[in-house]
Amino acid sequence: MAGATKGEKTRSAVLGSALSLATQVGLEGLTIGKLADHVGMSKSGLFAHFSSKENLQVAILEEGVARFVALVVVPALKKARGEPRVRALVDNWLLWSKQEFLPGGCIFVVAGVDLDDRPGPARDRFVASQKDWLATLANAARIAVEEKHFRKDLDCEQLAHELYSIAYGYHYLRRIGDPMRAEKRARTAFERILTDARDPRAS
Amino acid sequence: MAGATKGEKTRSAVLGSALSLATQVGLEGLTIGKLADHVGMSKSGLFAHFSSKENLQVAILEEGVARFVALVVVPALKKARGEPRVRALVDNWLLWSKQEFLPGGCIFVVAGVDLDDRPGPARDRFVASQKDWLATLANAARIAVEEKHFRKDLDCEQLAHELYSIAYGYHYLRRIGDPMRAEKRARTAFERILTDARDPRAS
DNA sequence: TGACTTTCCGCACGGTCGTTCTATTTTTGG
DNA sequence: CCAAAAATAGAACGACCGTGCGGAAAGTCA
Repeated sequence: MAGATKGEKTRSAVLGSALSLATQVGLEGLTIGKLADHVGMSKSGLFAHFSSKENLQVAILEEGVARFVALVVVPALKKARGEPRVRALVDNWLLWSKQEFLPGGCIFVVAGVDLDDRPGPARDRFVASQKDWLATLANAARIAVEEKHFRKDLDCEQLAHELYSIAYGYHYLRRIGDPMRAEKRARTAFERILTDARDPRAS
Repeated sequence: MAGATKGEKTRSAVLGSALSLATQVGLEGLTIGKLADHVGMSKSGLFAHFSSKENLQVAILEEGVARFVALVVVPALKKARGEPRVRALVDNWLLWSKQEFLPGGCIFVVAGVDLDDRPGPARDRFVASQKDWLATLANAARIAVEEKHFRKDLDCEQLAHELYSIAYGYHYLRRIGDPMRAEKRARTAFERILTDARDPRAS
């Protein structure tokens, strides 16, 4: 942040607000006028930083990825290889959706829906980020197998898919019923998945 | 459909197109002009059927609920009480997202995101529908416990939440990677949940 | 400090949005 | 078949959209 030109600082601040706003109104529902009001700038002054709405959307996704990596992935990499690291990823993930700068919940859940049938760079960026994340999860599981924390015949990608589903379901269920209960149920589900990964079923 | 007045027939046809379109562009992204073009009507002629965009959104959700009940719930109720019925619900659910009239996938996944931070009748209708569906799932599980297909100490609401999450995750994962593989993984996950519901773990 | 560059604002554009009004056409029931 | 009712079309509205342009303001560096 130090040694940054004025424009870079502004752009970064704008992106922070844009990220928050986008979680509430969607990447498509986010308008440049509203965003400009929100940060106290003129529409055209803000626009100049991104040249097009599509670029703004991509930039928002990149901001989201950067924060996700910083808050979820990096701290987990400091944990011991194997199950502890997998658990850290999951725990940080649950924290992630509750960040104050994501008032509408996980940005990727939102992006996934309203970029779904809109091919283009923004959608490409989203898909890439999710593939990355799934790979990260699967890889952490693979390490846990190496470390003999998880059973040898574990399907690591299946595990990643199930964790992913529970987290995405959590995002929806939080808002349908009681958020606390939803989190508890998500944790229970995660626990069951990890238990199953540890030892094979007795059947 | 027989004995219906002209207006009712038109309204119903419009809702069919609206439902399809909404899965692709969202409930918020769906515009009356585009919808009118799509069904070959004038904007104002179509608008007269709903009086407001909000009413249109609610009507779309109701159309979605009606079709979901007809395609997923009703056929399952014809199956034997207990696990067969739970399985039918799950199987029909996976079929649901692939219906040709839902080109953008499950309407409720879409609605959940873009009604999220928009209080009002449409959001209320959505939340109610999802609570209903969760209750239906939990209830089917409860019957399976009665029938001794599932273990006595099963947390039926936890089961409903997990099935729900897997299905919602499936919606996202379908579009990120290979849809066939995603479906296979969803089925595997469902299977594991049902297996766990049947007998307690050996641990 | 002064020249130069970057950043930002005001304004305007063509277009589309949801909505309303007034006609006109079509359907309906006696 | 005719009148009442319902359904649809057309034009217009104010608001807001994304985007471009020209100049004012602020920042940067010698």
